[in-house]
Amino acid sequence: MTTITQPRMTPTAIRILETAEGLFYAHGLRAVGVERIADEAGTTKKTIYDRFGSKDGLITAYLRQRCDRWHSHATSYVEEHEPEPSRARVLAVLDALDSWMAVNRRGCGFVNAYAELAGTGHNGLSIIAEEKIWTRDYYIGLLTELGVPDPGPRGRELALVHEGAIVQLTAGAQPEAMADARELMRRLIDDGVAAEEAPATWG
Amino acid sequence: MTTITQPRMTPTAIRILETAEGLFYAHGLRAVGVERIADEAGTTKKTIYDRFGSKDGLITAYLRQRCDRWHSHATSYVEEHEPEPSRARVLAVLDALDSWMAVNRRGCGFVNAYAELAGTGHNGLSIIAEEKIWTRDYYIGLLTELGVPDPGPRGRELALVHEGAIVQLTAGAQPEAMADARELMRRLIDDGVAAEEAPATWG
DNA sequence: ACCTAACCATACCGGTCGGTATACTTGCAG
DNA sequence: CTGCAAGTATACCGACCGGTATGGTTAGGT
Repeated sequence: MTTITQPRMTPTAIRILETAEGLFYAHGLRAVGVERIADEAGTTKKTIYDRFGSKDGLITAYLRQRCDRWHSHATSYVEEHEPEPSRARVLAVLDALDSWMAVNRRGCGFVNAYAELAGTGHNGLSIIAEEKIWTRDYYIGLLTELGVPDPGPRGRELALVHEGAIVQLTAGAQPEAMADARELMRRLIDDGVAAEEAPATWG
Repeated sequence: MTTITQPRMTPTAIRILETAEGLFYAHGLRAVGVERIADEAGTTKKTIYDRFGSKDGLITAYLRQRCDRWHSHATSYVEEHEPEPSRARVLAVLDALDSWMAVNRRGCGFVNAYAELAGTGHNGLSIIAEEKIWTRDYYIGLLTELGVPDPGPRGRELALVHEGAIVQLTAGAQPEAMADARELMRRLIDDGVAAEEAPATWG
C-alpha cells in the first residue's frame, strides 16, 4: 500500500473526491467500492490509487473535505443572515444546520463514518472528533461575542442540543426535532443573556 | 432467499444472536460476515440461514434484541435507584445511559446501524426509530408522573440532550459530555417542576 | 526533441462476500 | 419403530472486494 498524506489535487483528483463524497455519504464507507467511484467519476482505479494511495486515504480526504464544506456552509450562512452579534446570530447556527439537513437527509456524515471506523485505528477518526469540537467551539465563540458569562459550559450545552437534533431528526424519524431544538436553544440563549444582564449577586 | 419473520429461538439461535450482537456492535454490520458469526458462535452458516433466513433477517433480530436489552437496562436501573416519582428519577435515565455507555464504548448501536442502513429499505430502520421514540416517551412519562406541565415538549427536550450526549461522548471524543448533559437536564427538570409549582398566571 | 506528470484501458491477483446444496448425526414425540 | 426437527460438516457458487501490473496516450516544460 502506498501512503499519500498530501494528495496532489489535480482536476481528476477533485472529480474523484467529489464523487466519493456523494457516494460515501449516500451509501456508507464499506458499501461503496473503489471501482464504482472510479466509474462514476469517469476515471480508473489506477488514477484513484495514484492520487490517494488507498481507499483509507480516500476516506480520510473525504472526511477532510466534508469538514471544510460544513464549516464554510455554517459560517457563511451565519455571516449572511446575522452579521451582528446577537441572540439570533447564535440561533442562526441551528438554522444553518436546518438548511444543511434539507440537502443531507442521511444524518451526520461524521457520525455515520464514526459508526464504521470506531475501533479501527483509522486516521479519519481524529477528523470526526475535530468537526464535533469545531461546531461546539463555534457556539462558544458566538456566546463569548455576546458577553454571556461562562460561555464554555453554555456553548457545550447548545452543541449537545445541536447533535441531538440531528439524531432525532434522522435515525429517530422525528420531524419536529429541529423545531424542538430551536425552541430549547432560544430559551438557553435567553437564560445566558439574562445571567449577563443580572450577574449573580446572591452567591 | 428465505424470509423468516419470526425466528424460532432454539438454543443455538440464541447463541447465534448473542454472538451477532457483540460482533455487529463492535465492528459494524457490513464489516462482519456471516461465516465469522457462525465460527464464533460455534455453529455453521447453514444453521444461521435455517433460523434467520438471511443476513438481513439476522440484523433485524439483532436490532430487536438490542432494543429490548436497552429498555430493560434503563427501566430496571431507574426502578432500582429511584423507585419514587421525583426529579432524581427523571435524571436517573441519564445515569442509566452513563452506566450503559461504560460498557458500550462505540456509540449508539442504533445510530450506528442507521448509518449503514439509511436509504436501503431495510426492516431494521423502523426498529431504530422505535427505540429513539421509546426513550423519548420514557422521559415524557416520568415528567408526567411528576405533574410537570407540557410534559411532551419538555420530555422531547430531555431526549435531545440525551442523544446529543452520546454523540459528543463517542464521535466527539468529549469525556465531559455526560456531565454537561446531566447538569443541563437537571436545570431543565427544575424549570419544569417550577412551572408546575407556580403555574402561569401572567398570560 | 525529450522528459515527465497525468491520465486511460484492461487484465489480473488472492481473498471474502452472501447464500445454497448435500449428506450425516442426534434426540425426541407419535 | 418411525418421522421430523435441529444441528454439524463441508464443499461449492457467482459476485465483488481492495489493490497491483502493464502498456499506451496526451500535453506542457525545458
